[in-house]
Order: sequence, then C-alpha cells, then structure tokens
Amino acid sequence: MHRSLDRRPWYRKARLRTTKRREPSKPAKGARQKPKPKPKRVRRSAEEARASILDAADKRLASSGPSGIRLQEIASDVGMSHPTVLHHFGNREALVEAVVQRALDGLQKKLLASFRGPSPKGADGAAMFRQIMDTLADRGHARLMAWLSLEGRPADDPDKMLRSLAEAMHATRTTQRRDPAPPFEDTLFVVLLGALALFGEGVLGDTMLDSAGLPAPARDRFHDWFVALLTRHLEGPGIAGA
Amino acid sequence: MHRSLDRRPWYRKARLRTTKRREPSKPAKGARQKPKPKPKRVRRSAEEARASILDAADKRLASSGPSGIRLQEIASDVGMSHPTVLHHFGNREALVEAVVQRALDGLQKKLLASFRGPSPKGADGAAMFRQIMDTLADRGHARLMAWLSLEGRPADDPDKMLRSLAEAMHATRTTQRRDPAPPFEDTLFVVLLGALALFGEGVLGDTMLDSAGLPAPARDRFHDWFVALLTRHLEGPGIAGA
DNA sequence: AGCGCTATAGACAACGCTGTCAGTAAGAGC
DNA sequence: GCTCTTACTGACAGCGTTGTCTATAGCGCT
Repeated sequence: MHRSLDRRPWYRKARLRTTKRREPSKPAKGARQKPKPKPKRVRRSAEEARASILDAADKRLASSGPSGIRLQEIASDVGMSHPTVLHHFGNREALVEAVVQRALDGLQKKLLASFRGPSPKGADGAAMFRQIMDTLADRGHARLMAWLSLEGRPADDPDKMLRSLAEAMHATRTTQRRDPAPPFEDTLFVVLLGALALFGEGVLGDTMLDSAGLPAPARDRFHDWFVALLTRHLEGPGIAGA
Repeated sequence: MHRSLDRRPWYRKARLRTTKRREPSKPAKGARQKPKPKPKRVRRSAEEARASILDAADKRLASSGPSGIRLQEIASDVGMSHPTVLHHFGNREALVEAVVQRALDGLQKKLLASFRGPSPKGADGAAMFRQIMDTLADRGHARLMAWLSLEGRPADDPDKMLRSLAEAMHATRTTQRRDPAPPFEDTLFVVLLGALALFGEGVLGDTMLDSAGLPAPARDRFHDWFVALLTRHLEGPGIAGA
C-alpha cells in the first residue's frame, strides 16, 4: 500500500501532466550500497527557494540572456539540484518567464520613480534626464531589453510609458514659456530620441566610444552635452519640420 | 593495401586533430541491406559549397544571432548533410567566425560607401545622415551588432570609423562658417549621438515607437526631425558645455 | 514520539547538437 | 576506360540539457 504519492509541488498541483509520459523502457536497475556520508540537506521554505532561484536566474539573464539560462547552473548557484528548480517552477520556460517578468517590473518601477524625479511635481528637463540616464544607461537594463527584443519576446508596455513621459514634459514645457508652444510631437520626438540614444549607449556604449576614439571619462562629458542639447531645444523654438 | 585514407579537407589538412580521439568503444555493427534507391548527390565546387553555406548561415545569424546557428539547419537549408558543412569549415565555431566576419565586412563596406555619399567630396550633413540611416537603421545590421555585443564578441573597429567620420564632418563644418568654429568634440558628439540613436532604433525601434504611441509612418517624420535637429545644431553655435 | 506534508536529491530517459569515421560517388585528367 | 581526388553521406559516439520518477529527510503539528 503506497503513501500519498502526490508530493505536492507544482504549483499546488491540480494541473494534469502536460508532457507526455515516457514508458519505462528499461527496468533501470541500480545497485545501491553506498556509505552515504552526506545527507546534508538544507530545507528552505517554498518562498525562500523561489526567491533564491529567481535571484540566481537573474544573474544569468543579465549576462547571457533568456536563452542562456541553464537549470543546472542556476541550481548549483543556489546550492540545490536541478530537479528542485523544476519542482518550484514546473519547467524551464516558466522559470524564464518569471525571471524576465520580475526584471521588467523592476525596470519599470525604477523608471517611473525617475519620472517623478527629485523635483516635487512636473518634470524638470535636465534633472529628469540625468535620472533616467542613470537607470537606463546602467548596462543591465538596456542589455535586458536588447536580449528580449532580439530573441523575439514582445515586451511591449501597455502603459505607453514614453508617451506619458512626453505628455508630462510637454505640459511643463508649454507652461514655462510665453511664446507659442511647439507641437506635442516635437516633445515626443525629444523623448524618443533620448530613449533610443540611452538604450544604444547601454548596449553599445563602450564599442562606440572606442570607435570614436574617446576614453571612458568622455562618457560623462557626452551625457552633459546631450542633456544640454535637449534642454536647449526644449526651451528654444521647435524644429521647423515637425 | 588501403587507398588515400586522407580525404583532404579541412582545410587542405596539415593540421593535426585538435579534438581528442574517442576509442571505438562498441563494435558498431550495422546490418546493411537497404534497397538504396536514392544515390542522388549534387556535387558543388568547394567554393560554391562554402558560399551557399555562408549564405544560409547568414540568415540564421540575422534571425537568431551567432549562438543560434545550428549545423543541421544550415545543412538542410543548403540541401546537404551536416557532416558536409563540417567538412568545409572544420567545426562550428569556425563557421560562425567566418559568417560573422563576412557580415561585418559587408556592413563596413556599406557604411564607408555612405560616408562618401551622393555628394562629390566632403560630407554634407543631411544627405549623409540619411544614407547612414538607411544602412544602419536597416534592422539586420543593427541587430547583428547587438548580438555581437551581447554575446561578448569584441567586434571593435581598428579604423575608428566614427572618429574619421567626425573628422570629415568637422572639416566641412569649419570651412562652411565664418564665426569661430565649435570644438571638434562637439562634432564628435553629434556623430556619436547619431550612431547611438540609429543603432537603438534598429534594435528597439518598433518597441519604442509603440511605447510612444506612434504609428509606423511616424518613423519617417522622426528621421526628418532628427536630421533637422542635428543639422541645425551643426550650423548654429556649439553647446556651451563642450 | 509519531505522522503528514513537501522540499530536496539521485538516477536515468529522451532528445538535440557537434563531431568522427568509413565508405560512396561525381568529376577531372589520363 | 581507369585512376585519383575530394565533396558528400549514413551511422554513431558523446556530451549537455530538460524533464520524470522514486526515495529521502527536514519540519510543523498533534
């Protein structure tokens, strides 16, 4: 008479097996006489385990992208066996999904925080741009977005972050001037340019700097220059074309 | 007495085996009585074969990056067996190296051609930018650079392309104006910004446009706007800071 | 202490991928 | 035709990876 045979895991069961069963094929006999001197097992709570696994996966995600995530590596990073990872996430794809989602949420939170920025209300150009630069130009985040895009994961944002950012900027832009304001699209393009350039720098910054024959410290000067360019544009008249 | 047993390639032999020999382990017997109704073999010249293989690999490179290249897929694309691919390139890594190098050379050639551009001599801002945009914003090339960077392949350019481009632009910039010219670094930053933004657009363009709530045709307007912004900057006074 | 739950580990299966081997056949040159 | 070179192939080895199964051990509860 066999016991529970359920062994709860994933996740709280109640989902029929999705992968087709393999037949035993070979009797799979194995002699079993080992001195067994290592029953050293740590037992985490499920929450804890999931969190550690996600942390480890996150490192791999940043360094090698979603497709570079390996169950064995992650397991050994955390200090467990890879079936345990599967126990907590069901299958590799679900783990990848989870870690990507977590990273994306983290990025969005950081960005939204930057949008509010140090200034009390309504964005003030330069300061906000610097904040966003620090967040996005941080290699990790830009690289993540690049990985996702290259590997064909949609990763769109339903909140239309760029647009809302542009709207906020445009509001302050129109109130802070007395001559007729440039069209909204002009502000939107400024934001778009900032985003594209910052992203580009996050991924290819070093390569480009090198190709430009610039030493690393020039990066800061470039940032200053860029911010100056944008703010001057925001304060001056819009581009004729747009 | 056995025949040549050399079976030439790879490449023209004369390199000792690098992977360690495996012992036969199992006699590897195989019954061999098949009706064999398919001795349909195409025989290409070595050049031809290499070229077709590289072409097929190039497609995979663009769509899934260097690490996404699979010998079997490429072989079946070309219409041969995967050992034949190995026959011509020695091992997978060499094939990847070759196809990446070829793609990179192609990109550089295109870019250099754009630098000369339609104008006879000396770069003329707007036109050149448009040319480069067409070349670089073309998804394929930007994606390739992103793949290479993300996967940690150096891919630096010893020619310092960005710098030489900036030098050319700066020359025309200083001669085309009567007031004191802005420092060279200002021009360099303009080029750098252009490169970063264009690259960013090549990789994340669609995502960003979507996040900005812009329809696809807005891309062209953005390009126009960007070119206008840069040329206006190039013709006006430099940024105070730089 | 005993019991149930479940996080964990070991063994192994299936599969995909690269790479090796030995043999086959398509041309080229004679 | 014969011979030699070599592009090409099927079979298979070995490894890495994901996923399954069974057993075990840590912990809370009574």
